[in-house]
Amino acid sequence: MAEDASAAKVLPRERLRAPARAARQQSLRAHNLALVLREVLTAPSPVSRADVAALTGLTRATVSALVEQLVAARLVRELTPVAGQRAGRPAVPLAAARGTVAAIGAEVNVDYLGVCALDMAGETLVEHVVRDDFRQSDPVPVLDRLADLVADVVAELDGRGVAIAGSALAIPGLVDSVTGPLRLAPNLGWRDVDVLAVIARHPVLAAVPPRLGNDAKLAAIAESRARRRTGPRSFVYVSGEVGIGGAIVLDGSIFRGVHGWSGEIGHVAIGTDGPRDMGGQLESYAGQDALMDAAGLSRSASIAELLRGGEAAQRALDRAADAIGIALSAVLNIVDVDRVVLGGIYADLAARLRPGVEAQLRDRVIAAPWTEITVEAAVAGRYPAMAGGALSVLDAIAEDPVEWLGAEDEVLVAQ
Amino acid sequence: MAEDASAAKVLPRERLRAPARAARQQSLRAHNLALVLREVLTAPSPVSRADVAALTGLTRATVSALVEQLVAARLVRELTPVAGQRAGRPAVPLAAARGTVAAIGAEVNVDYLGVCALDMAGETLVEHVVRDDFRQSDPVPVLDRLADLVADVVAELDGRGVAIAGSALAIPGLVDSVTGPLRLAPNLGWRDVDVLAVIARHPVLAAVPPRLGNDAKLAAIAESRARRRTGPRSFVYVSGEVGIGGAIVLDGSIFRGVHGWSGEIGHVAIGTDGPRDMGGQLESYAGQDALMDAAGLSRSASIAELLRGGEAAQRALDRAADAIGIALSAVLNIVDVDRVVLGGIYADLAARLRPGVEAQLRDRVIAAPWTEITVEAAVAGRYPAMAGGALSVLDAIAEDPVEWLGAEDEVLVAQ
DNA sequence: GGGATTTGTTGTATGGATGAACTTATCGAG
DNA sequence: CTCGATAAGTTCATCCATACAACAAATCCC
Repeated sequence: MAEDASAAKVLPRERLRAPARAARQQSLRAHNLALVLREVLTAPSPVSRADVAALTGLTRATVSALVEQLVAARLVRELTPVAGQRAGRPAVPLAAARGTVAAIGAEVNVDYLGVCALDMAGETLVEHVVRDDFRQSDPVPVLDRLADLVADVVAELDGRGVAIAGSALAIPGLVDSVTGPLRLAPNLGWRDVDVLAVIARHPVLAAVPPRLGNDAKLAAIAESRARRRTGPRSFVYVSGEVGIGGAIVLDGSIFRGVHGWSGEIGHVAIGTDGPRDMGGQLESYAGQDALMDAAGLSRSASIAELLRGGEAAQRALDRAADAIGIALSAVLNIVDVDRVVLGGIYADLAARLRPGVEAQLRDRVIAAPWTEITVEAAVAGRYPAMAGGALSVLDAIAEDPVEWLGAEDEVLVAQ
Repeated sequence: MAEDASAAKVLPRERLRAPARAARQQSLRAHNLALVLREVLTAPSPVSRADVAALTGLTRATVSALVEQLVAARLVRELTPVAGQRAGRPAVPLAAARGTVAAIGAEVNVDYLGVCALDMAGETLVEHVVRDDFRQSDPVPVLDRLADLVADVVAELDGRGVAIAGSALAIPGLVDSVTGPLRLAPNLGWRDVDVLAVIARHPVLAAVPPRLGNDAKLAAIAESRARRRTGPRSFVYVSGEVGIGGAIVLDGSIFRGVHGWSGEIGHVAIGTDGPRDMGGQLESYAGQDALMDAAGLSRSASIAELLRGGEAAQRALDRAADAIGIALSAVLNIVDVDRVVLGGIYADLAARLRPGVEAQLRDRVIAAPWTEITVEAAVAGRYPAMAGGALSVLDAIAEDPVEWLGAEDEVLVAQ
């Protein structure tokens, strides 16, 4: 057997769980292991075993035993104990491991293809982006190009001895989270594409089958992580691109809905006056192309050009702000959140759009008098969907580290 | 100490749980106890211990131990074993206990006050309803009348030896599930009323402090239970009354949102053309009063009169169906469910409204081509909000029977 | 240098689930 | 009517993960 300790390892596919699940003793362990791991990962600064014990209510003895497993699994690392300012034995700080286990996030967007890899600490290990125009494209060659990019990243991680926890692929459209295939990505011109089947033709990727995800939802995961320490963890994320996507984040996790098609805010009706087929929806007022058209600019014009545009541009921006506010008022009335995060091109337009959006929300949200509604620009990085995809894989490990431990053990036994 | 074994017993108020909770061995027990109880309660017909073991994956030994506790707590009862058609020792059928433990559901509505009591089996033990007009009423005397009704029900249950698990109060308005007070009930004319404080003045009720709830959400709980066996457990519930309420049910449980103000579908914007303050929202097209006004009928006219009304009535109904469909299309696009249940007056109008609603949904819901969207009339009883309130209390016991066991033990020890 | 203090570890005890053996109660064949 | 087969429910020894308590290690401060 080859001594290839750096071979890519993959989490077993989500096993379908029985309708009712008995809790056995090992469920306890799984729960507490996840608890300790989350505590270490989300702590604002390195924590000791004793800290974790105090935070969770577990005993130090138990925490020690659990931490040992997490360190062995290379999910957590021990830093060198630094003699503190207090009396007593100095604590051993624990933190997320770096460069040991990583997840791959990939993205097909209208303007670019991209792949990145993030480790447990959330650090970007690799990032490749290729710009091109994929409007009305043929899925197969596009996915082939993406697969090549992913293969490069896999090779690089393997070379560095990084275990691959899994991968995710963000697509700007409706992804069926139950049965798998991509249903509709209007701006790519894709419809009913079995993305996984196309990708599986590449041997390297068959070993790392990605979980598909909607780009806005994955971007919202990245945004949620970026805001992890700054206040409330529930918000609506609006992603302005050519299309308008959205996601609802509740207490840090994405609300998916029955099929995984929630948050389609771009298709919320704004006016009943306009033509119904394509007009009348938010996207026809505030989508990137619609906005440029209404401003009398080229569709390839920049946000900066739009902002300093003339009267038509300003009128288009005002109309867009109103439309976004009206659509968001429906969201806020229906799902009861009070924070809005503007992402995509809206992040750069946030200062310009905010007053109009807020006015509509104050006017139309029934709960407005009793809660402060905030509208902010996104703070996650440049490619939030890619990063969010990788983070979603890492989150899955944090949710159920036992599964990952099992997967690693299998590999170790086989060697 | 008095020998009053039938004294009303109340669950301790929801204790605020620590941000991170360690799982100890007794968490295992709590989980499995709840699991077994749910299995017994939701089974379509009585099940044996062996059945439960097979369904849950627990051993028969464990199930026996857990069932013993549930029987002792009077949550589950053993039926007489009936010699089956198979070989082997006949099974002891287990079912929800009847008439032993009950929850009280109360309701203040525009047209009536009501109180009911339901036992673990979901059977109605008592139901009192008083009809009156409470539009623009003074909260204190209304709540006093309600308190008297509740006191009657408590006395009756005590007399029958029924333990009271708790109570819920449904109100047609925004109830703050975090801090407590009623924020706004527009059609009652109530605003920022500390309902619990008013109720606590009545000694009998201070012992059974109700959990407040929005009427549509609680009605949706009753609807969800009524549909427990018929297919998918996720839907949007729309409650048409003078105001229009709504609730989102996901896999059998209510989606509450950040404050508990989700589902306010009545305030979703339909058209941007109309005046913005009160017009333009669903309620101004399809609320009961709006509907009667538009039909040229008296506001106290019946649904039957509306249905057989003339051209104006038919036009009003068509407009209402369109408006409901447009508002629901926003809900379906945002939260991704595919079933709509029409409750309140819409249940009686469902046959008339359905085509218009469905047409709008087919047109406006982006996911429509890939999932069948259904619109149905509600099937829960006449006072779903009251019943749903009681059910929500019973559900809480089913979620965490240990808490109820603890509460009962305290009473038993004290005696 | 010694006491105080805090961290992490090493036992032993405990609660809850498992699994196998056992008892109880029925059906069906001879 | 008796006996074997079959299934339900119970009893008991075992296992496992955590709690609890005692202990060792490493620092601060007087």
